[in-house]
Amino acid sequence: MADQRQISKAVIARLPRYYRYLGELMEEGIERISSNELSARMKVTASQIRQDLNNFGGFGQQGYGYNVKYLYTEIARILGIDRQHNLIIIGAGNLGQAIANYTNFEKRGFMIKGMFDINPRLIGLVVRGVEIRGIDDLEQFIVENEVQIAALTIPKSKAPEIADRLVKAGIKAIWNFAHTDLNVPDDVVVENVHLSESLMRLSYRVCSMQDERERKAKEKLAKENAKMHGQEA
Amino acid sequence: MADQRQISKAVIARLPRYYRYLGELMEEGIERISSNELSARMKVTASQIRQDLNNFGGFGQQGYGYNVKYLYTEIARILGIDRQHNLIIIGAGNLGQAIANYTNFEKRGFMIKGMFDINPRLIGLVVRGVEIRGIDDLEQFIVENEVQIAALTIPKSKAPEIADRLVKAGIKAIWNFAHTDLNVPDDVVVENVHLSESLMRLSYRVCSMQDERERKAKEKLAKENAKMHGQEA
DNA sequence: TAGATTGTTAATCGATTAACAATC
DNA sequence: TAGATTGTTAATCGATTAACAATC
Repeated sequence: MADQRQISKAVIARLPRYYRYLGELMEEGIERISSNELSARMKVTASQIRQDLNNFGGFGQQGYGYNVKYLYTEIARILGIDRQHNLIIIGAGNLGQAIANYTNFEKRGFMIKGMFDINPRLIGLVVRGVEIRGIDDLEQFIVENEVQIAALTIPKSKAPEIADRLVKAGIKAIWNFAHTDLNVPDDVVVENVHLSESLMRLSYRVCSMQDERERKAKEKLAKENAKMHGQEA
Repeated sequence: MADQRQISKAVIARLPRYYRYLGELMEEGIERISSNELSARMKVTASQIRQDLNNFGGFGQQGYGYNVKYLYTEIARILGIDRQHNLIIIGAGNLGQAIANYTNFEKRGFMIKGMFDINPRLIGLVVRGVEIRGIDDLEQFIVENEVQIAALTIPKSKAPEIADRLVKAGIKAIWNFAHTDLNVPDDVVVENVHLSESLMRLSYRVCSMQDERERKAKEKLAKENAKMHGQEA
C-alpha cells in the first residue's frame, strides 16, 4: 500500500503521462493493453513501461497484458489523485485565473478553496464560484480550510515573502509559477513551473534544428558540386 | 560558433537556470564567480557546472573563475535568445493572455506578433498592443510575419487540427499547453507544458512526504514504547 | 497445452561526481 | 612565483534497454 523504497524522479515524471494515455484508452473503450501496444502509442520502450510499473507492484498478467481500467485507478492511487487536495491560488491575474478555470483539476481531486491578490480592484470578484480575497486573510484561511497546496502566480519580487508566510501557516506544497527558486524547509514540496525556462529550451531547440538544416543543405550542395566537377573533368 | 556534437537534453534543461542566476549576479553587481561559489548558490555540484559549460567551450579562466557578464551573454547566444523570434499565441483565454502580458519574454527576443481565437467575442480585442484575430487568417499571417513559434493555449480537442495547420504553414516550433501530445514532423520542435502533469507530480510528492512523516512518527513511537517497557522491566 | 506477455535479472548506456594536471 | 580555479580525464553511479525464465 505504502510506496516501498525511493522511486526515481524520472519514473514519477512519467507516471502522469501513462495516466493520460490510459484515460484515452478507456475513452476508446479498450479494456486491455500489452506493454508492446502501449509502447507503440506512447513512443517509449515496452521495457521501460514494464520496469516503471513494477516499481509499484505487478499490475499486469502474463499472457494477457494490463487491464486498462485497473491500471488507471492504480496509477491514480499512486499519484494520490484519488484523494482530495485543498488548494489556494495566490495571484489572481491571468495565470491564476487560467488555473482556476481549468475544471479538470477538480476532477482529479484538486479543490480550489480560495484565491488571493493584493490588487484591491480584484478583491471581491468571483472566479468560477471562488471569491478573490485580500492577502491579509491568508494564514487564517489556510488553517480554517485545511489548505495543503498553494499555487503561486505572482511576480518573483513578492514570491519569497509569500512563500515564507505559506510555510509558517503550515502549507504542505507550493506550485511555483514565479520566476525564481524558493527556499523552504525540506518537508515542504516545491514544484516549479518556470515558463521562461521552458521557452528558452524551445529557443535552443529551434536554433539547433536550424543549424542542422543549414549543415545538411551545405553538405548536399558540396556533394552536388563535386559531382558536377566530376562530370566536367 | 555552431554547436558541436549532440548536447544532452539534461544539460540544455539546466542552461536557462544558469542564465537566471547569472542575471541575478549581474543585478547584485558581482563581476566574477567561481564554479564553487555558483555551486553553493544554485545547489548543484561545481563539477556539474564546469562539465555543463565545457560542452560549449571554455568560458572560464584558471585561477579566476567565470566573468559573469561574459558568461551571461554566451549562454544567451547558446540558447538563441540573442536573436529575435516571432511568436503567435493561439487561444486568447486566460493562459494565452497571461503569456501575452509577460513582458520579459519580449526582452529575451520573443516578439508577440499576433493572437488568435475562435471566440467571436474576443476577436478584435487588443491585449498589450496585440490584436486578437480569427483563426481563418492563420496561414497568411504566419507567412507574412515570418512567425517561427506558436504558443498553443487551446483545449486539447482542437489542438491536433491546429497543429497540422501550423506545420503546413511552415511554423518551426510549437509551445504546447494543450493537454495532449502532438504528432508533427521531425523537424518541427514541440515543447510541452503539461500543467496537469506537473500538478500530479506535486501530488505524488506531497503524498510520499506525508507517508514518510507518518512512518517516522510511528518509528519514534515504537522506540519510545520500547524504552518505557525497558524501564518497567 | 501452446502462445503470449509479464516480471525481473543482466547488460548497456549515459550522466554525474571526483580527481588532478594544466594554466592563469 | 604561489595560489586558485578551470578544463578534462577517470571513476562512480543511476537509468534504460535487452533478454529470458516464470506464468497466465
